Amino acid sequence: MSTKLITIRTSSDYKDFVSFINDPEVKVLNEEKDLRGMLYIFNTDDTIYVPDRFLEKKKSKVSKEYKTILTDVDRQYLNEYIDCYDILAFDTETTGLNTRQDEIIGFSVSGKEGTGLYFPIKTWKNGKLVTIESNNSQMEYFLNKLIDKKLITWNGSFDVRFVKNQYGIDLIGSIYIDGQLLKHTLEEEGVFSLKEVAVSVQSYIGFDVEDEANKEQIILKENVAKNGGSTTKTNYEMYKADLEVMAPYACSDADLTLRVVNYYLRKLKEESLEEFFFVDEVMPLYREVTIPMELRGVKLDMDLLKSSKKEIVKDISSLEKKIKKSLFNLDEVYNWYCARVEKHTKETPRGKYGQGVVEHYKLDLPMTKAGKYSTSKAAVQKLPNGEGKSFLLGNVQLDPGTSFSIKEKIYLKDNDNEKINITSKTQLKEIVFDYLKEKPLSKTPKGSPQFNDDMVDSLEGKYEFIKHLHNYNKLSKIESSYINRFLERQEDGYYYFSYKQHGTISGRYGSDAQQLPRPLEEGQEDKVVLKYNNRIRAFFISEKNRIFIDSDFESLEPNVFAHVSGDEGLRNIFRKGHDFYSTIAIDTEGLYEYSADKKADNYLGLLNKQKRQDAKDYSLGIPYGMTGYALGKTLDISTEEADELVSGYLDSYPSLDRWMKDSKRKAQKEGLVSSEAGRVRHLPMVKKLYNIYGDKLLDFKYRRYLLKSMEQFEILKIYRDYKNGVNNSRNFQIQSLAASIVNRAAIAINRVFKEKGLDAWCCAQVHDQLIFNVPLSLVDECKVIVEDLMQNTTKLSLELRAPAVQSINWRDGH
DNA sequence: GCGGCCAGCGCC
DNA sequence: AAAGGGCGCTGGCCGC
Repeated sequence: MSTKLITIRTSSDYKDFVSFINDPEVKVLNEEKDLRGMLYIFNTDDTIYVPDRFLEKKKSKVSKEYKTILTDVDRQYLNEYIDCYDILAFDTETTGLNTRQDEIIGFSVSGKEGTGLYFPIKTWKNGKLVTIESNNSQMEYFLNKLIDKKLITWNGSFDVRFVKNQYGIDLIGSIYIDGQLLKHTLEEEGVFSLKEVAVSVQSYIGFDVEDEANKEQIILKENVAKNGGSTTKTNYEMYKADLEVMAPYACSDADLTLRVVNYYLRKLKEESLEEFFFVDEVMPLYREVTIPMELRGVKLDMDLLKSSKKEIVKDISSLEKKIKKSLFNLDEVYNWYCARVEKHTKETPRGKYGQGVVEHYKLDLPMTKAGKYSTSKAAVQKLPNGEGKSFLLGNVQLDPGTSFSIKEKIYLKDNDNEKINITSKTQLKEIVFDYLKEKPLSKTPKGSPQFNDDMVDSLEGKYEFIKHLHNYNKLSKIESSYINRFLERQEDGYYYFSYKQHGTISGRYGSDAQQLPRPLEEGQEDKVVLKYNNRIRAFFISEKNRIFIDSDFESLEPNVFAHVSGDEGLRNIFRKGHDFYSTIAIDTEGLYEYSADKKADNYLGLLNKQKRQDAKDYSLGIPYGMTGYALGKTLDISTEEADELVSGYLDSYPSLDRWMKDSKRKAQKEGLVSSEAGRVRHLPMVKKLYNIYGDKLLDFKYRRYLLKSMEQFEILKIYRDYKNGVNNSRNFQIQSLAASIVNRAAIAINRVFKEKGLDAWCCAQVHDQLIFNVPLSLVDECKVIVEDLMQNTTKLSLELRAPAVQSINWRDGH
């Protein structure tokens, strides 16, 4: 069998493709859209990739009745329109993305495909935002009408938070379907912007979205630009568009939302995911947990934040001085610097260098309008004779010493007066690898030598400057990623974390609250690092008369893993209350002289910490597809030794091995796997590639054989797709169920708080940890609720533990 | 100046 | 032959 694979990129490729599929000899067996927006057409012998834009678009005439509401008659019409439909797509237009500081300028609704009404309350006119009084006075009336409707939104958290902040009107509970989340439930990968999703399904929803959206975008941009607005990605001042331009845009967003949602609702039914979406998780989580968390924000300890900033700046600058001093004690570094200066500026009479020459020789030349010295021939010729003049006339070269000092001035001016930027990996890499001739320990995926923590640490004993670089890097990270971020983005002492419910494939949140450094113990890092690292979580504090309840699942992922794998050996570790990683280490390596009982005298975690640590590195890695090679790298042992760990591990837990095989089998046969909570991971490529090549695609001898008919990179691509998909089929089941357990606990707890009328809510989620904001007076009652529902909302074959503790900040509860 | 990409590092 | 999964943020770099 010969296999041919072509990627179609150009129109001539496309012509080839058309003649290919029109060839009567070619049979198109399977035509299905891949998640990356490519169409794969498989023939027994041939595979062709076709970018989506070449697909034939179904063009049909679509009636569009879009209307701008401005008069009394219009408002009456809007009133009746809203009465007419129980389910309405709803979208707001605003002056920006900050739901607290920017303002709503109008909203649009659509109850029926092809129709849409825009209700403007403000519009851009003659260079300023003008209020449309007759509409503005009716805004609350119409928003209140929407409370009883079932709203369909696209990223509705944004719209309803705007409405809540600006009008105090609560539409959160009215969101019936969020299109983004619906799409995510059915297609967990890929794009999530309304336009892009609509384009991806345009052949089903009835009109050429791509074409229209592009035209619309151009008109809108031109209009905004005409009105003096910015249209860059980071500052898109859409509100500066004329009403005639804004209105159809707003209407079409609502219309499009409705169409896309209608399309995906059919898929939801086909895949039997309605319960999961509407009842068990997605929409309840959105309304009851996600949006309220994003709405309320968390109070910051501004005093601590400010004093930390002051202190850390000092510590960083003192480290910086030490590093630079010891760096320039090395001749190699000075050589590097000289070469860098030389390279920085070209010795031309014009431009920066020419200007430098004028300054160096203090030549008396007139200034140009732009504030530069005029180096025109005429002006230069009037100068008294000298080296500078000769150079500017192109007659001589300057001597190297003079040239260098001119270049150095320019270089320093361009580089904040610093010879080296020690936050630049590029510069440090040149010094360490090219001038100090150190060998890199590893390479990046792109193949360049890596200058990371490991590399820094490996040179610590050898160079004075490296000693401080480790701490410098740690402190820089803390300052820029945490202290500065919270200082710059705080609003009245509050920080608003974002929680993207469609942010990950597994159903975890995509959030900026998930990376806050964990407190470290004495000795794990230098004192100065520890000081700041352990302070970050304490920046978040409770309000007056309130307190946090903090509950963290104990080893949630290992517990879920033991449950899902179905291995009684793994499950029993937790049932016995033994230490998970110690048990794995003992079973895998046959370390029977130790115990996994934390209270035993021969507890492994106490007597042989390293073995336990090793198990931490592979106990979940191996089931997720880690091989001996990668494990060897991680543990710094040979591939052979690591291979033994892999087989020792799998031999110890036979059901685990079976579960891994079963998971792969399911992906191969059905092209998808599901978590026990019901979330689906679509893996069509696994099924497809399995049907074509079989599991032997994992065998390098077979892949070598494929070289006869395929290019190396093509084989690599399908191999990676397949291998990655197989790993996903296992990882997903665990990660996703863990996410559902946390999500559902949050829903359940918020519900009980509400039912009991307690003024308490879930204010943050950090992976396996939920943090609740509760009144001080109710802390004991709330603690019982939290702990109970954390542990019991989702029942597994083993008991989950999630002790609830109280704390006045996000750190000290642990 | 913007925006995309890379590398690096923080978390589970 | 290639060699564990899922994220977000920052700074540097580079092309436009």
